Amino acid sequence: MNETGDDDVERAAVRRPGRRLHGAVANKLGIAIVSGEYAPGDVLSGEVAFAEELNVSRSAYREAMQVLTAKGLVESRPKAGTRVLPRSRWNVLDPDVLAWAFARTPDRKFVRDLFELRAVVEPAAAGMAAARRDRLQLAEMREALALMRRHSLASEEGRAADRDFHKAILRATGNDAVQALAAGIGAAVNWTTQFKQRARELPRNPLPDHVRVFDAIAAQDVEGATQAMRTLVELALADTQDAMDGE
Amino acid sequence: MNETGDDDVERAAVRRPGRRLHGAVANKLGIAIVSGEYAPGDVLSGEVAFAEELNVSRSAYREAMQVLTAKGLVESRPKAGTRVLPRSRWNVLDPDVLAWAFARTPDRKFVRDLFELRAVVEPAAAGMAAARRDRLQLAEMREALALMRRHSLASEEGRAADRDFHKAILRATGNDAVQALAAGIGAAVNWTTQFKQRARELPRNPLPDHVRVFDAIAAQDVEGATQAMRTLVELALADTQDAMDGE
DNA sequence: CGCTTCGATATGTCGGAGTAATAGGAAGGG
DNA sequence: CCCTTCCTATTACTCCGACATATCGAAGCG
Repeated sequence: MNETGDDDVERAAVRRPGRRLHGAVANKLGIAIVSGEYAPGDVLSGEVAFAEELNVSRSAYREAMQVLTAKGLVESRPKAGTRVLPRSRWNVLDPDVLAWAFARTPDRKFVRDLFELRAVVEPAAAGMAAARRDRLQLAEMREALALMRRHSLASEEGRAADRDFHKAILRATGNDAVQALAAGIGAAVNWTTQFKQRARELPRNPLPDHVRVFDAIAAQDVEGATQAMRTLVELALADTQDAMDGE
Repeated sequence: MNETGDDDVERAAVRRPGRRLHGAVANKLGIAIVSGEYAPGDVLSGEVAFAEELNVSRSAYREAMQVLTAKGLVESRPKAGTRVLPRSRWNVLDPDVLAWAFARTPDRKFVRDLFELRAVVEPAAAGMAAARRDRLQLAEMREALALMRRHSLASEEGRAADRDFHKAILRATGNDAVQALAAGIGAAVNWTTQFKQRARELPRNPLPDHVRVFDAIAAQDVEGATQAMRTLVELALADTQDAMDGE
């Protein structure tokens, strides 16, 4: 099989220890598709050819394609080959698809879209959380807030704490459908600070906004939590908008 | 391989002409998992055993599992086997998962959750649509409305028109993230009329509500569209709530 | 000129062999 | 008695080569 020793090198680049091979292929192709390397309507090379090109067996390649098909990125038919579907068919809220979208520099239009969704969902979610949260969920939010205070938003720990805070609020809604948006909102939250960080050094401390949301949820103040979250998201949107336009 | 002729019968039940075999297996197992036949934490039989039980090859079985894995329903690891993940890991907004959830009588809590999300998203979406819709999208809404008027909501055509109306509004937002919620909202919309139909015969004609939403969007009245959609969803929620409680 | 038939081609399905990773227990040390 | 380390058996993962099936395009017929 091995014509040269280079095969092993190429293979090591694709496969990381612990990761499944088909998963690695799915990641690679998923990122390539989402980032526009293959345009919607494009037909991929045949199974045998493409699998050979990637130095994987046809089985591994096919399993990777099933993953992409399951997420609405591609569609395969006998004789016709495998073609990339239009964006409207993609499950853009799927956690993996989101990860692929943000693996390289994401599309600005899509970041805006995600923010708009966030602006719609999160205030309402904060209101639900204020009404239904239990002690444990409140403690999770407090813990995340403490971590945000300790680490800067410049560090990965700080951003993780920020995401955890928002995720804890979504959990506290007790609504499975809303919680399914956690990945999408988390991506938006993360990218906000990423953008702001890039533009200037902490243009405004976002912590007070978070504290106001937390206090309202702790006090079971539905309207207050909704309002506090609304202003938080609006300010974040404004900052991100500036940072994106400024670049 | 065939011990008895019954194998072919069982196989015909699983595989329908035109459908891929692994897709059929994914559907079957997906429905079984989502409807609670396998509880979270349960370990599925081994590859060889389960594939044999379903009368499919390991390849087809494995490709089906990749689909379920991609949608967050299961997780496979060597030695540990394949186990069903907790509900919180499921991509409940994935179109296929939603279809599986509604294939049998869906969980009432989940229907409520979906409605709550709908109540949050759709009014805002109607507002965006009012601001951004173009002539073509408006025509789609008008067409769907006409079909709703012609066919009763008791017929499948009528319900399809209802779904199309709401889908057209989501499309008119021009927001990809919002449009990704179309499957979830469509399922909620469909199940509403389904429930209402079951309870009594058309307790209230929902058409005027839809017309008010359409008129506001046509007039580019953002606030009016938001309000009209809010009342539409609230009334639908009340009706569905009654129907679910009454059963 | 339009419809039907037929063949080439790529995906879909199959079964088996061999590899790699890990859970879970056994053995050893604290 | 509990904790840590190692080992092994089990299981999923990967690869291979063959065959089945569906689809598109072209040739042939009406």
